[in-house]
Amino acid sequence: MNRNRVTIKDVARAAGVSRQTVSRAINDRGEISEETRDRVLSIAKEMGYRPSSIARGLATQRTGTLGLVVPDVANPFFADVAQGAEHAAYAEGYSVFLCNTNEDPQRELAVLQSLEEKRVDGVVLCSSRLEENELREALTHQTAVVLLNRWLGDSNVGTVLIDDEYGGRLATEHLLQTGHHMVGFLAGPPASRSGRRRAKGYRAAMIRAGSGDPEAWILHCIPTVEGGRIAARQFLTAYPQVDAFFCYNDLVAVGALKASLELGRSIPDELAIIGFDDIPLAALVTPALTTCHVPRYELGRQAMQLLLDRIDGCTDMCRELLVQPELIIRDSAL
Amino acid sequence: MNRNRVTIKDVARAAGVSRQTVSRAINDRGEISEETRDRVLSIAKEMGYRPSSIARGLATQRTGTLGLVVPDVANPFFADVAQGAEHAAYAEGYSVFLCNTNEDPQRELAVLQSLEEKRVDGVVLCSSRLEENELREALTHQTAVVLLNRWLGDSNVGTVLIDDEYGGRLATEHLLQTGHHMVGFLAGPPASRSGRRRAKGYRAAMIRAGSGDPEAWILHCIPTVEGGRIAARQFLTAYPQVDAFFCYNDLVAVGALKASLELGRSIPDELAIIGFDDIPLAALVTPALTTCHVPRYELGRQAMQLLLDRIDGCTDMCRELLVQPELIIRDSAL
DNA sequence: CTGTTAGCGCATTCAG
DNA sequence: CTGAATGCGCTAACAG
Repeated sequence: MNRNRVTIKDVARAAGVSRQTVSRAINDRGEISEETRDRVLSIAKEMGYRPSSIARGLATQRTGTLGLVVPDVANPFFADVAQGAEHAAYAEGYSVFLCNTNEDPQRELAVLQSLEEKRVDGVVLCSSRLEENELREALTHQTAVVLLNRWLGDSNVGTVLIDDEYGGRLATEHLLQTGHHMVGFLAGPPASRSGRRRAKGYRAAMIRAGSGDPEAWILHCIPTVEGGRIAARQFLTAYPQVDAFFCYNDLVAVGALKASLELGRSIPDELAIIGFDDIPLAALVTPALTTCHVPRYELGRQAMQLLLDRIDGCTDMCRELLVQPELIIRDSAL
Repeated sequence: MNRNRVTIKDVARAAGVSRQTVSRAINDRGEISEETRDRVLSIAKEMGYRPSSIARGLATQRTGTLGLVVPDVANPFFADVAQGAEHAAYAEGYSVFLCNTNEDPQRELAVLQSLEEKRVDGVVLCSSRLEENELREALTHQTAVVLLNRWLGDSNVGTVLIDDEYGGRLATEHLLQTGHHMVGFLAGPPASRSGRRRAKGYRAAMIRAGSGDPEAWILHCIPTVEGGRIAARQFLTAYPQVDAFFCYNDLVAVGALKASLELGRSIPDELAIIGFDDIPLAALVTPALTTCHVPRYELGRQAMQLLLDRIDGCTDMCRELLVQPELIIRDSAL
């Protein structure tokens, strides 16, 4: 392998035309007779000619490449996001650089700079760990940017967010409407923005249903199975009359499930439980978890689509997108 | 954002030196006084200069980019592989284009061609679906290639394979050594190369242990939970005396688990089961699955490392790598 | 419709 | 140690 690359010049010589004519043939933009185009094309094919996109990029100032920055592709959440983003990009003829940050802000900065040097036409940045002004600074030189799961004030960037508030409302209302009255919220870490947004939806639903003061029924916890177990146990002891839990995420919900069963509550009859995310585990536990499904592939697809729209000039209208979770009813809440 | 890019020329002018001197400063290759270098560098930084890797690529004929072709990033197997590959590449200063083929050979061809046009310095190709000669043809123009999970005769490509035969032997021997005599092999699809290699290891272990003719105890099946369930049920009916199953993969093993429990066999006491792959589900079922762990991250890392070695010229020695599975003992076989 | 001229931004000669 | 000329492979703008 690795013979000398055949260039546009070689093709031009072989076809007895100018380089420009070859260029016109491969880019197929009128301005050329059908006849010569076909002839040039067939010769090019025969010679195994592969137009160099880097030379083209240098000449046109557009590379046809995009950056996708995620904390960790091995995390199923971002793997699905990446999948959606990649599909959307590929459909428009773009290729994407996949970059892991490993949650490291320094590396995120490095990756962003490398993407700049590669002259990508745009970047989708997932869950940035950078501080507000650092992030703003890092993005100023970027051509086009869409932020996923992160909000940045005024900056002229696109944004795609999960509609956590809607999800919180959806789950809570469902519990309320299926005959539950005292719905506790196992809220995850206080620092979590999405947790706070979910709490907002929870509150709205509770107040609207007139179910008393919801504040007392919000209990923060570590967002793991064990954290959920501990919190639920605590909650059930403090308020034995609780008849439903809305949980920060599926891990917490599985923990709550465990605790409830340990304390002899039957699910979903005596106690209903709803999670958030719809991770694979949710369908596998017994009873299977009712949860708010977050459409991850869709999230990636929409973010990339938004980026492409913005690259194509529509930077004003297309600014912000909210992707809505969907309630998946399984066995832990009917 | 998106002001006019500052070029090497701008920096040169601002620093009152030639472009060449700037080039020497940023590439830091002796030939320049420490003083001017530092001065140029600081000016460059101040101006927010980002050397264009595409211009550099055009000049040097090396792009510092690599291709990673996988069927599907959302599949946890390839997500882990991608993670390993990306880390290895990043550690050497390379960036990687992530390409999904969706198991579609046509798209695989398209992706490979696009990578050529991008002048990547090399490609790691996972689980190619292309036919032998098509694949060979598609790779002839590629600069450097490592095949993962696919073998291609003479072609001058690197190869990383899972040592399936070793895994088959490992699992079978473990069953034999822990007091089981009649080990059935739920073999997956006859067309699977890895299945055939695992069967080879199984046979070797069985014959060496003098456990009768193993051929009759190899039963092919669809590689799903349901496929495993059906096959195991069939096997248990035909040979009630079977006391262990080695399974093509974890899905089949979970199916076998189900069937065995349905037929009233206690696991692992009356019947031991070993799977292959160590997918996340394996640890979650009850009883938890004993299985051959395939080091996916490591697979990706090694493949990328091999590619980098080959790019750096070592195309003779570094040719082929076998990555070994590891037995993870959980509850379905002790 | 086709060819010519002139860069894109950088690195690689070679002189000084 | 520094600078000037040249080319990487392609496209844009203009002529013909």
